[in-house]
Amino acid sequence: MSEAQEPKVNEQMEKIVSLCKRRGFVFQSSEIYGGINGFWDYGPLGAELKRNVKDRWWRSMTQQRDDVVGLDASIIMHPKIWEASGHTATFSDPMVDCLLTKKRFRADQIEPQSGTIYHFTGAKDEGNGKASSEAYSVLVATGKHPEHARKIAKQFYLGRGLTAPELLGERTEEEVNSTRFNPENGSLLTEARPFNLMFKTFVGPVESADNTAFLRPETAQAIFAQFKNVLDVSRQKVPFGICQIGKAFRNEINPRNFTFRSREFEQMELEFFIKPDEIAVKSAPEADVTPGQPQPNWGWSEWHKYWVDERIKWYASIGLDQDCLDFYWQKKEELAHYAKATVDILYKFPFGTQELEGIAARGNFDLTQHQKFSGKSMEYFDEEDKSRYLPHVIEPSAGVDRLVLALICHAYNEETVTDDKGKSETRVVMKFHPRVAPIKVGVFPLLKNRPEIVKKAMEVRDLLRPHMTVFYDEAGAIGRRYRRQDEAGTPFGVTIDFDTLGEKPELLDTVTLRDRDSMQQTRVKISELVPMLLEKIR
RNA sequence: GCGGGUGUAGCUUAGUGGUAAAGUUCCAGCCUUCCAAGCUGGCCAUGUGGGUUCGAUUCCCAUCACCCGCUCCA
Repeated sequence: MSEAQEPKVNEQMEKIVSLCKRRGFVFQSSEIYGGINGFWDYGPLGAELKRNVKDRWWRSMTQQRDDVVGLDASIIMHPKIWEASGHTATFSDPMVDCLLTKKRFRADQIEPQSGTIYHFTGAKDEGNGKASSEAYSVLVATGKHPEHARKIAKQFYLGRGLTAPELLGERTEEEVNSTRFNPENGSLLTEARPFNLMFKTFVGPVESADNTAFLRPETAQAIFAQFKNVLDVSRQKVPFGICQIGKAFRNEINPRNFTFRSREFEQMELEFFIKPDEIAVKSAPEADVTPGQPQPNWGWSEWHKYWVDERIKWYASIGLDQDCLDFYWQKKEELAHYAKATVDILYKFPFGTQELEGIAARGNFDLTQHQKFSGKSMEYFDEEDKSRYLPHVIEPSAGVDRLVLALICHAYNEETVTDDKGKSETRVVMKFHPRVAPIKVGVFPLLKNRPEIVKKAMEVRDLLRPHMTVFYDEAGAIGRRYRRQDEAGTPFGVTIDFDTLGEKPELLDTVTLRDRDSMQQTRVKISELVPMLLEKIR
């Protein structure tokens, strides 16, 4: 991104945030109390949009498949779950800051150093008479020049408001394998402070270490924990999947980019359990390969590719084509310890290309861990292959809120329209795919002071309402009503006029159907409206 | 968490140590035969808490939120 483009990028997001508030897509949480950092609410239109996204995901993931079933687990679970998953350990890393540069490090990742520590008790300033009694130390690695310590210390006191610091109380000390100093410049670090990325709470009215619990930082673990129960009741055979939509919570250090990184967010996750490669590959019958169709004996690599492909198709089905997405195959060294491969699906947001979904091949790490920590067998008995094993897993995991934000950014369009008199103005239009649009159709009587037209318009509204979200509006000029729906992203507008009532007999019981994107109008029979619109929103 | 910036109506902006202004949106009414028309009327604001002051939206301090950069990011 070039510097010249940056203001435009900010401007674009500001316009989007402003529209979100103006039209009721997204509000700041607790706004009347000044807001709360990292939390957002969905207004009327946002709630519909988000619901549509989740409904479509749920339908495509489980309702339209034989091999995936759903789960809706509790947010607070037994704390051992997070010990087994590794979150307790890795979500509470102690962090340290460099006192000079303010750079932050994970305390356990500081490389131990040996050398001479130079301690100072403070500094005074000959120029302006100021002084600092703050103690400070610098570690000079073995073999380095001692003057380096004084240089760093002077910089430190310069940062404390002194202009020409004279160092006080210098003394030295030999040190071996210390992790209290910044390896890059030798500066003293702050004391290690724990960073708890999991929200903590207490189960029951008494606060104690015994009843500490956590709000889940991801939905996936519930699926692994309930793997056996689901298997027992669903009559599924490996390969099969369990999917779930639900809230997760992370106490992010620094929420940013509108709703993109929030502390409370919703995930849509599938854990798809497959045979370990050694079983799948050995039993694969040669002739049983139908291109494009999932095969029970695929190895993890084929299943992983399959799910990447399925997910890309799904994004296209709600209006996010490949040209607005980016794909990133994580490199070996970037992979989480449990993952064999991960593909990120990214969207080109105005503030940068950012992840919407990760599709990970997780091996059998999670089931292994839960088997170990719970003492309960997580093994699956495969009748067909006559073997007992821990299934491996492919995990497509998507963030609902970031996807909704992507849809909003993608939909936002400004167009210059010119009217009959040659006057041009800007039209803001949210071009949501009709499948996710919050409101599917606006119904308008051309004039509200003609009771026959109003009555007919209400009939049309009632005809459409059982099938889709309808917004009825009779206030103001018709053009104004169209534009209002443009900003809401309503793909269709239906207007009832004098011809509907039979002013031209051949047009009796017809209406104008206005297309949001092209602003073109077509004459349609009322009786044809429902099937015609359903075809576009289904 | 650090540094910088910004907080006045739903939105965009004005302004002042002494009654807070406008456009737009929104609501109501009239009018109106297809793309933000017109007329009339109406609602709505100084982020929060302290301090200075006779009096603070204005000055000072703190705090909160948002934006940018760093940091962090399963």
